[in-house]
Amino acid sequence: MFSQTMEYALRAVVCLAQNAGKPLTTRQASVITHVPANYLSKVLQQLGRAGLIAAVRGVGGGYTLSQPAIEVSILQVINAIDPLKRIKRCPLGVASHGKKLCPLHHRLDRVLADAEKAFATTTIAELLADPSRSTPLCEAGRARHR
Amino acid sequence: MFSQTMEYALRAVVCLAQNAGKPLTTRQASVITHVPANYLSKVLQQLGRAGLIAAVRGVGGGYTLSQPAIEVSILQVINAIDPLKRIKRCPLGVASHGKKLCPLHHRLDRVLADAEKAFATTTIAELLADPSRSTPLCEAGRARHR
DNA sequence: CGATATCAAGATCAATTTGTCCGTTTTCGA
DNA sequence: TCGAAAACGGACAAATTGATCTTGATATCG
Repeated sequence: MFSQTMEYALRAVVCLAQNAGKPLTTRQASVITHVPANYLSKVLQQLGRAGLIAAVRGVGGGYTLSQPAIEVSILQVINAIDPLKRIKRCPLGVASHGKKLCPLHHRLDRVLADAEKAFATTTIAELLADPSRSTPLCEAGRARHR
Repeated sequence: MFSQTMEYALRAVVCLAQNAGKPLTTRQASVITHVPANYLSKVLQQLGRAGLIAAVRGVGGGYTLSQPAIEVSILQVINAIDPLKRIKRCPLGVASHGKKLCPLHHRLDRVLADAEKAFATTTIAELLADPSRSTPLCEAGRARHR
């Protein structure tokens, strides 16, 4: 239902949010998120072009979130990669309906609308802070202390 | 978010439900649903193997729903084609979490769960009966009287 | 400056999805 | 019994997505 690339993008953003401050290398992020490094590179580039993350080149470089995690919603990440496209008009050519979707597509779109809303109202910061669960990205235990 | 094939399958099932009683030819269904005939043929075969529709071969044959429309949910159609797969465990290899998903995947799965529920509780019959909208499959006006 | 680390971008490849074609089988009706 | 109408099935083509590789551009540090 959700694309692989989108799953990767979300992992990457969460991963960057966890390490706010210091930039993370593509390779480092790859290890943490279990995403193939070369492909992750492409995903990060997409996120960069969308303005969600910023790249720093050269030694000591890497990627960082370009906004604080509390200002980034899951939906923004999704839309940067693989925009959730609502059903705005009848998918069959017969555009004799104006705005009104037929019952089938109306219901499909309502599911999309609900998903969109859920994603729009969840920030990356919330994921990190959720006390009822363990750390995102499914690492071994709780957050590692250093 | 939903696959093309699934969209086609739903159109096809709705279309068969509208013509309950007489079997519909692949070609007839193709015209009504605006789905490429040859591809629709494959989709109908899948639905047939899943037991949702029944085929009658030979002259005067075609496809019919194998159950009354009120007993068929959207979810059944979806699952016959492209099963909505919930996130049951951490998609990263690190299976150190038992049941508990990390916050990210927990939220993704909740969206899936909501969608699943919405689909499970909507029957094809409901789509045909919805009084607030026009006929499914977006034909010109209201239901054609004959 | 020069060596190294890092992102950027293009080409390429593999897998999946979508779509087409065509021959075979089944069934009906004349 | 024959021919047409229909589903069935396999093979193939095209498009999209997922993934890899190579090369170039750019920044940092000594």
